Amino acid sequence: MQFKVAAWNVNSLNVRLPQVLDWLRERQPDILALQETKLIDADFPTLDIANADYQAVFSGQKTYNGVAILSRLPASELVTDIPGLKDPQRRVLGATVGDVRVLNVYVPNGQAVSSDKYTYKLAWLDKLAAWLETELARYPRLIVLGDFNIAPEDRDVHDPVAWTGQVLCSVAERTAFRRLLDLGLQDAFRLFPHDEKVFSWWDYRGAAFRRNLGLRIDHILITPALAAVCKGCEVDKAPRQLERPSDHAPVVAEFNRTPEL
DNA sequence: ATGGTGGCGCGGCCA
Repeated sequence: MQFKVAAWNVNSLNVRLPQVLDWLRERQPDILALQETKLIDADFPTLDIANADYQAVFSGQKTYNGVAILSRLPASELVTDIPGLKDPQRRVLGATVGDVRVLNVYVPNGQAVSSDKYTYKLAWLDKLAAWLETELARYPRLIVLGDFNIAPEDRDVHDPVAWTGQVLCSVAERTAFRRLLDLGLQDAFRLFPHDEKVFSWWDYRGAAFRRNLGLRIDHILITPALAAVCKGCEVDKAPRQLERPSDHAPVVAEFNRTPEL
């Protein structure tokens, strides 16, 4: 018996709902964390999700951002803000599902190095790290997943030379990402061998997906207790090949189910 | 090529 957890930036749940419902039916994840739902909570398609046999919790806003957690089991202990961070942008959702703690994050994009948004991104990551420290102390089975908008290493970039120092790849962003790992998390994807040039995001422009000009910026970070039972972590490129796709593909991690304590 | 594509929503922002 295994359980399966996934993260997918859908770039508008309104547009992508049919793809999400198809994907739930085909892949049967136990937990799916969505980013960029771009929906106010009153418009969340709770009924469609329920008809697919999933529960949904969400924190959304009009036009931008928005996160949700779809799960087989009910979610409790919801948190919709990083403690101490006053932010109208709906970018985090914490929930307890079964015997795991889930933190769904949509890290700010940062736009360009030295922009105001880049400064906001680094400050946001700083607050996230402080929050993770307290969550890690509380929950030995913690999953932090979502769109981190950071390619952690050169091997996560299709053209590392061209991207050197650019937003999503800058030293300060990579240092911030490394700091999250150093708190006691592991990148599930890197627990396993993979082909070269596996990415999770491809620009809509310039036929980037067809040419595999992408970045790996969507991640599933897990505590040692979960790493010990993690059986695999992959990017599912199939939804990116559909008509009218998100610019991101889902990242999926599978775990052996351990006896509940 | 200071571009390109897509979502939101109808001009311009954001990614």
